[in-house]
Order: sequence, then structure tokens, then C-alpha cells
Amino acid sequence: MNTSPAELPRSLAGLSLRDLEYAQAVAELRHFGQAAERCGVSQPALSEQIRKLEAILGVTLFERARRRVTLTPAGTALLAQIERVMAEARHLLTLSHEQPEGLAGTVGLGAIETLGPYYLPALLRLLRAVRPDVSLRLTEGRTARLLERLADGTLDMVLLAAPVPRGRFGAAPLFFEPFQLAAPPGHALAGLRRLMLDDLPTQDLLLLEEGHCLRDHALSLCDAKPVTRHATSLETLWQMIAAGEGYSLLPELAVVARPELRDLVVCRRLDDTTAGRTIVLAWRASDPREAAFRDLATLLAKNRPPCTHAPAPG
Amino acid sequence: MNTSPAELPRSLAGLSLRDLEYAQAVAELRHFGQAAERCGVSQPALSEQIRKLEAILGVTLFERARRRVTLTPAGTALLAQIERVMAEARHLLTLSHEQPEGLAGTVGLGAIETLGPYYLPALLRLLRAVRPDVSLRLTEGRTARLLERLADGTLDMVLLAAPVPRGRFGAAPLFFEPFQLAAPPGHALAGLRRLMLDDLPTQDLLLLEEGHCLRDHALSLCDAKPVTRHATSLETLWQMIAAGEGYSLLPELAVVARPELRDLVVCRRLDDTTAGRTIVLAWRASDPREAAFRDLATLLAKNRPPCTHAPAPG
DNA sequence: CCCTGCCATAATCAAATCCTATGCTGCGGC
DNA sequence: GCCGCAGCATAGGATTTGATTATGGCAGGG
Repeated sequence: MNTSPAELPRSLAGLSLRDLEYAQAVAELRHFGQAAERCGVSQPALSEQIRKLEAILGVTLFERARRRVTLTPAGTALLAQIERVMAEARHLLTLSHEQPEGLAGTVGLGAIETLGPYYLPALLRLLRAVRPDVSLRLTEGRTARLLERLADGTLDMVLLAAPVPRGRFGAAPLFFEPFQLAAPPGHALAGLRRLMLDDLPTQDLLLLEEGHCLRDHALSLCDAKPVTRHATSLETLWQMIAAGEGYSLLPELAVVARPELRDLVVCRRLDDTTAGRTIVLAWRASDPREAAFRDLATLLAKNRPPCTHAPAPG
Repeated sequence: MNTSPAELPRSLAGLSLRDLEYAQAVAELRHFGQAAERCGVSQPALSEQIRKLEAILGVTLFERARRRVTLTPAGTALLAQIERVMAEARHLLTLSHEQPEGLAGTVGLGAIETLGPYYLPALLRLLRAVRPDVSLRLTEGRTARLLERLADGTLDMVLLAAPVPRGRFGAAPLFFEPFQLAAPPGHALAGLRRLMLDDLPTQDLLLLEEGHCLRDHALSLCDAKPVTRHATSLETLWQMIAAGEGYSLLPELAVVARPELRDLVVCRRLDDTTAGRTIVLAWRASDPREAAFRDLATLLAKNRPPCTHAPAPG
């Protein structure tokens, strides 16, 4: 048996907007038949719904004389309120149609620390040009924390290095950012004609601390044993390299952003085209704005930074 | 085939207050299952209605993550409007329960001219004592016009002499008002021990003009040929009688209201108890306030003027 | 790695709603 | 004064809506 729907004192007791619409039509036209026609239903259907509405309200709204339908005093009072309900309901529909399809208002964007300072300025410039109505709330952090913030709704989009865990998140590639070798001036590698990953020394690899995806990427590419001291940021890493403590692989956007350091650190692109990382835009898989995110990703991919490549397919 | 309800652009497009209630519950509890429980439906039913609502609005209101339900930006905006719709709808129910059951506000009351001036003061006094919140809009007129005004809604109640045409109108008797013979001083009838209808002369019967029910009543009782001149009001009739132009039958309330005329006109109650008229309260048969009208009629009957009788049954 | 929580989906079923046809009752015309 | 018309109510049957239970799938915690 069901949970006896008839007895539960539902807060709205079966009140229906359609019935209110019927009542409005009758009140305006003072004619059940014409009201039914306007509402696109048969006259008996409308009569029955009006009757049901009156039963719900406990008030007779209309006085049915043979030739004339009139509003009762109570009906006059209630129809005024019905008008308000309908106006609010219609406004709801209006508002819903005015809702922007894609991004709007303030959107939370996060970026990994090894990318944000070098890429976000260009991204902001582009977004301001194409969508000046959208404002961003920016956050930097490491991959794990960014994904947490993304999952809990604090952020809506994050810029990461691929791969992004599947399932809870959606992602689209933006560009492939090559890594450059960064070494102290006069380093032996600076003179090689071709510079391959295999050429990298197995010692003196300087890395960021745990949690930076750049650390993992470099480590997996170099097949080297990192030094035990680690840098807490790219800026620190620059200085450690300049101090001659070792070499590292740096993302190209970070390199080109600091031309003034060329005297202190020698940077050189590797000839291995695979040495680098794919930057992706990620979002919650459950976020209904997926289409907008993909559009934004496409836009960003088309306007990728000059030194980067198109991302590898897949 | 029906009139394809799916294609007609109904102004509210199937929007339902119940769905809005479901959406409110989900927005508040952030949990489909708990929201379903609060709404007294199963979780799939609620999910489906939310889905339907989102389709109608063209907006995804909620972001369904496995562990967390959150409002989308558009959902946040629309839920505020949904709150307004629901508030107005709830207010409608509140108002409907506050509607007075019976008479309230201003009620249009009509009375025939041969009764109103003599009875309405007492009626107003009584109504003010028992229902001070009800105010009356008073009209006097002849029976035909009063019934027109009653039918078209200008009036809500009328005081008439029975009978009232059945069908469109409802009516309840208030009291039986005897007629008194009104004759010039020294008239032969003044000396009779018993005064019966048969004793009335067949000549010199003075009457009101056409349209007054009192004229018809007197004429049907007297079996006399009225004089060709007629009075336009009871006051005129008094004066014609005082001038010795003839006699008439006057309703007792009009007689007792004018004690100062006793020197000019001799008034005497007939011994025929049937000589008189039954005053009734009438209303539109279609007026849903019938119970209130009957209650008022009962009240008036219990407080009938001292000189009148209880109405004849039937 | 299984177990639990939670929303979505599927299949079925009850009920609300609508339609057509018909009844009833004043009103106006011939 | 009888009759047809207008107009809301009623009846019965069909369709759509919305509800139920059962099940699936996926993420998170022990």
C-alpha cells in the first residue's frame, strides 16, 4: 500500500499553477467556455479543475449563474493573490530564459604554481577581451589541493598538467609545453649539437619539493637520482641552478618569462619533442557547464602561447 | 488525437508548484534522498520531477556529484525566485483560510419602498449589534427593479413581499406584516366591532402606482375598483387619505412609524389574519453565501418587529 | 578490495486529467 | 406559450502524469 497521499497534509495541498491559470481566465472572461478555449482545454476539464481549486482553497471563487459568471467577494480577494503567484511564476520562467548558457558571473579558476604566474596573465587578457562579463577568482596550488578545491566546489576550473584523473573530472588539452634544460653557465651540456634526454647526467638533478607535478614529470623523464635538497618554488629553483648546485628541467613558459636570468642560467630546449607536459583545463564532471568549459578550452588552445605546441592527440 | 498538449506554448509550460517544492527541499537539504523523504515521495519520483523542472526551465539547477549535491550558479539565482513563487502560493492558501465563511465586507441590500423606511432602521441596528464588521449598501426600489439588481449582482440581498420567483432566487420568510385599514376620520368603517375584508367598500380604494407590490396585494384582497388617480409613494397616499379622497390598506410598519398622523387618518387592524404580506429575504440562488443569508433571515425572524407575526409556514 | 551511500535508470502501476457525449435550466424568439 | 439556444454540470472512457519497487553504477572509507 502507498503512503496514503490523500491524507498527508502536504504544505501546498495539491495546489497547481495550471488551476490558478484557469481561474484567472475565468475571472477575466467571466465565461467558462471561453476560458477553456483560451486555456486550450475542454470546458468540462476546466470546470472540474476550478471545482478542485475551490475545494483546495475552501472558498467558492465564482458564482455560476446561467447567463453570467461573477466573482464572489472572497474570489475577488483571492484572485488578486492568484495574480501575484502567477506573476512570480511567470517571472521565474523569464529569469530561467535569461540565464546565460555558459560561463557567467564569477568563476573560480585554479592553476598549478609552475604554470600560473607565467600563463595566467595571457589567459586573463584573452578572457577579458572575449568575455568581459566573466570575472575570475584565481587560486594557485599544487595538483592535489586544486583537485580537492575543484571537487568541493570552491573552484570551477583548474589548469593542470595532464593527466587528470578520470571519472570525477572532465578535461580538455590546451597546449603542449616543452621542458627546457636549465643549467649553470658553462655547463657541459650547453655545447652539444643535439640534446636528448639520454644526455642528461644522472647526478645533480634539482627538483621542487613533493607535490609539484613538475617534480614528478622531470623525475620520470630524466632517469636520474635527484639531490636531497629540494626547492619550494620555481624561483628558488632558478637560484639553486644559478648557484651551480645542479641542473633541472623547467617549463618553457617559466623560462621565456625570465629573460633577465639568461646570464645566470643557461636554458636550452631539448630535441626530444616528448620532453614536456600537456597543459589541460579541468572541471568537475558533474558541472553542467561542460560545453562552456570545452569552448573555453578550444579558445585557449587556439590562442596558446607562441613557444608551445598543439597538444598531442589523445 | 488530442490537441497535442506538448506543442502548445502554454504560458506556464507545465510548471508545477509541487516541482518547485521538491527543488526547494533539495536546495535546502542538498540531498535527493532526504528531500524525497521530507516531501513524502520516493527518491526516484523526486529525481524525475527535478529533471522535468530543469527541462522546463532550460537550466540545470543542481550539480549532482556522488557525495555532494550543490546548486549551480543559475540554480542559486532561480531558487531565490522559486522561493518567491512558493511564498506567494503559501500566502494564497493562508488568505483562503482567512476568508470569512459568511457575510463580510460590504453587502448590497435592497428593500421595497413600502418597507424600507420603516424596517431598515431596526435591521441596521440589529446588524450593527451582531455583525459590526459587515457594512450595507442600501437601495430602495420596486420589486421588479430590485430583482434585476439582485440578478446582475448589484445587490446581494433584497427585502420583498412574498412570493419570490423560484429558480434564480432563494428566499426565507422573516415575518408576516398585517395590513391596516387607513381611512379619513369619521369614516363609517371606524365604528364596526369586527372589521373583515368583506366589509371594505368597493369604491374609493386608493392605491400606489403600478409596480408597487403593495398595490397588487391590496387590490387582490379588496375586490374593489381603485380610483384612477394613484399615489407615487406611501407619503402621498397618507395625504390623499387624510384629504378624504378614499381609503387604503397600509402595511402595519408604515402605520406604527407615523403616530403623529392619527389625528388625520384613522388606522385600524383588520380582523382577517390573512390580510397582510409576508416579508422575505431573497438572494441569488447561485450565491454561495446561502447559508449566511439563511442565518441572517433566522436572526431577523427572531427579532421581528413587535407588531408583526411569525410568518405562515410554507 | 570489498562494502556502503547515493543518485540514475527500468519496468510497472495507480491516479490525475482530459475528452466526447449528454443532461439540465433559463432566456429569448416566433 | 412553446421551442431552440446558450452555458455550466455530469458521466464514462481514454491518455498522460507521476508514483512505486527493484536494480545499476560509481565514488569513498575501512
